[in-house]
Amino acid sequence: MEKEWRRSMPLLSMNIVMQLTGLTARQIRYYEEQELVHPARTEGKQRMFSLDDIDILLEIKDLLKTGVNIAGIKQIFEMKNSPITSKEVRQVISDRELRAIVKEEMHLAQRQQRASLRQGDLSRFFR
DNA sequence: GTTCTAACA
DNA sequence: TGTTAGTA
Repeated sequence: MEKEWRRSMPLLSMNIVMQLTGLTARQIRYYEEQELVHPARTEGKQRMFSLDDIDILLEIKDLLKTGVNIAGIKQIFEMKNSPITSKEVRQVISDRELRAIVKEEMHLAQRQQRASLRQGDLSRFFR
């Protein structure tokens, strides 16, 4: 569209992002290391985040709160832009619904007392 | 003074 | 994940 480039425009400093997300600098850098976010860099190597990065970081924070670990979050993000589910499924499953599915999956796994999202296993979604 | 990388009581 | 060290 026309607002696309605005959302991907890198102009937020580490300091701002920390306050906006409530995450520590350590966490934000770690998530970048895990390739969950990809902030741009200034000539002085300083990170410059975009609005899209903020959304992702908030999403990460929310999922962590739910009990999903980094491995699980990675898989969730992967299926969000998976070449297979991108066309049909992605349009039908909203972020809110996805979270509901994850939540339900956790409850189910908890009841069955077996490996779950807590271990980052989202294989059930790909069958 | 702040952010960055790398490393570890 | 916290925190510290040495830089830029």
